[in-house]
Amino acid sequence: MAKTRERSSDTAAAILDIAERLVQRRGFNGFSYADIAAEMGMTKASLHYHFVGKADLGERLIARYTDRFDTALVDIDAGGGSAADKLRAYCAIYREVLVAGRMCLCGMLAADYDTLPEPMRDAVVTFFDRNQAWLVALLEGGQLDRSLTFGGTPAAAAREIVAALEGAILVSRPYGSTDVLDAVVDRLLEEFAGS
Amino acid sequence: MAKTRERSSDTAAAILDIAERLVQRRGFNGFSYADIAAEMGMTKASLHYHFVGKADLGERLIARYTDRFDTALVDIDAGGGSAADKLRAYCAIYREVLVAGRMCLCGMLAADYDTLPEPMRDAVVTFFDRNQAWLVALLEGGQLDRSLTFGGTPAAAAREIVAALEGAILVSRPYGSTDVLDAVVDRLLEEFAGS
DNA sequence: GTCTATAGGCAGATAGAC
DNA sequence: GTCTATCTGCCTATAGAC
Repeated sequence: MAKTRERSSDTAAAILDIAERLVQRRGFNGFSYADIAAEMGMTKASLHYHFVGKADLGERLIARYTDRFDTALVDIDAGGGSAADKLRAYCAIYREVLVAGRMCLCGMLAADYDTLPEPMRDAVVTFFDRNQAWLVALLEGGQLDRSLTFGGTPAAAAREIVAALEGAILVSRPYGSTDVLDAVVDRLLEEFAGS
Repeated sequence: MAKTRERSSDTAAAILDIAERLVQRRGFNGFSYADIAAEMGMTKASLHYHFVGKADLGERLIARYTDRFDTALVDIDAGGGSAADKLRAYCAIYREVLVAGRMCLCGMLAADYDTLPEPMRDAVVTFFDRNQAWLVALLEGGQLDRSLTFGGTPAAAAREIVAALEGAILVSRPYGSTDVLDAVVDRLLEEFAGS
């Protein structure tokens, strides 16, 4: 398909897809190279050709996830609509993650934080920083177009939104339903968008 | 000290204390019998005298944690004050957990949920059910004494509170500060208690 | 109750053939 | 790129002496 040499092979991408799902469902300490190898139909040894070690795999996992999330946020911005509409779209991303039976990758890694190698820890923090930065800009925009109202600083409100959504997914999964997340999203939208 | 035969030895309690801290910091798949044995100054084999296996240890861990939590909630009720005061006291419990550098035990186990043996899963759900039941009663009391106001059902509001607090702890830990939790608690109290 | 000794398995990782 | 073979270490768990 590509006539130039591939940058990061399809195989590596397929491995990341599997690892991503495993981490989001089982945590970073809840899966092994053997699990990935079995799903890929290759040996554990072959995985080391694509990723030096589990820590390396973890880093690249977070980097890709953060990039994709950033892209999704850019898409929301490009989609137009009010700041309130964009907040709704933001919440919908979390709902999709839950419906897929997963935690947010970095929400899960936040739980595993104490056991992660340093580079992965830094990457997790970067994810949340970017998330919050986007939300702060959104909230400031919402004050301008009068579609969002809230007390306190945009930064504090952004933290609240992330914490509420991450917590909603966390608590929802044992119940196997979206009830908790849906209730939390309704309340967030009511609080910020008045709807 | 006890003239009758002890029911669950001091040793077992000490093991549970260590295991509890390890699970709250590292997750159920992030520690081993070897970690506990090292801290206890005994061998791994000796641990099996007190707890048949790791799954058994996990069950009794959750059972004790749930009992203690229930006791704390009963103490809050016994302390008197308005429903708003009790909500403040409830939030303070989560803050203490975070200050200790820990996740809520069952919040952490909710992340590990997919990897847990069935009895542990059931116990985690029971914890959240009891938590929510207490909050529902609190919220209904708050409507009566007019110290708490909220839209929607008490059940939905209770879910929101638990999700917000669990998520706040989850997101706070990578930052090593209580800023996120404090912001979330302020907003919760503002929303429900109007202060 | 706690120990030593050990089983049996799985973890992440490496060397080197193809 | 993927394999076979292997390493070392850690995991949970058990048997049986003290």
